[in-house]
Amino acid sequence: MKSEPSAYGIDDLQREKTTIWDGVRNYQARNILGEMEKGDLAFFYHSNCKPPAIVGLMEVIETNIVDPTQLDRTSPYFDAKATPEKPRWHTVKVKFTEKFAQPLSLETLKQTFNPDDFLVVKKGNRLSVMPVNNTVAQEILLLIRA
DNA sequence: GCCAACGTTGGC
DNA sequence: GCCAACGTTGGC
Repeated sequence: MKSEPSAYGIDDLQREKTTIWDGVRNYQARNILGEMEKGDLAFFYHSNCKPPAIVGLMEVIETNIVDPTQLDRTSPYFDAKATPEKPRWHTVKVKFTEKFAQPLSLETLKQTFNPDDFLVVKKGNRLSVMPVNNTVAQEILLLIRA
């Protein structure tokens, strides 16, 4: 799950302990959020920064949450087409689990994984939420613990 | 339903 | 700041 650290980074999550992952306005990403289950683990990825990297781990603690920002006129994520009766955007609540001592940079990820196995290193992929298969996830954790 | 124009993401 | 690679919008 991506976020720009200037907007909301791993340190913010560590301080707040939990957060609703709001602001996702891409249907494909929303659908992936919709498939998440309580107890799922997710990597926190810092995008649009130097260096882009996986910086920590989170746990999904609540699913199928109506993203409140879609109904908030003052929010940059306000969606005029959404109503309380028919919201368009759902998301999850996550809990801080871990901030990695060493971020795992995109450069390293590219050197380690095949684009066909890991969407994050696939060219042109701008999704802010992406599935990670179990094999890749385990290898990432091994790299982190090494 | 097509597609040009436009907007956004995000690495570099 | 640039620009490739998307996604969305809206006229037709």
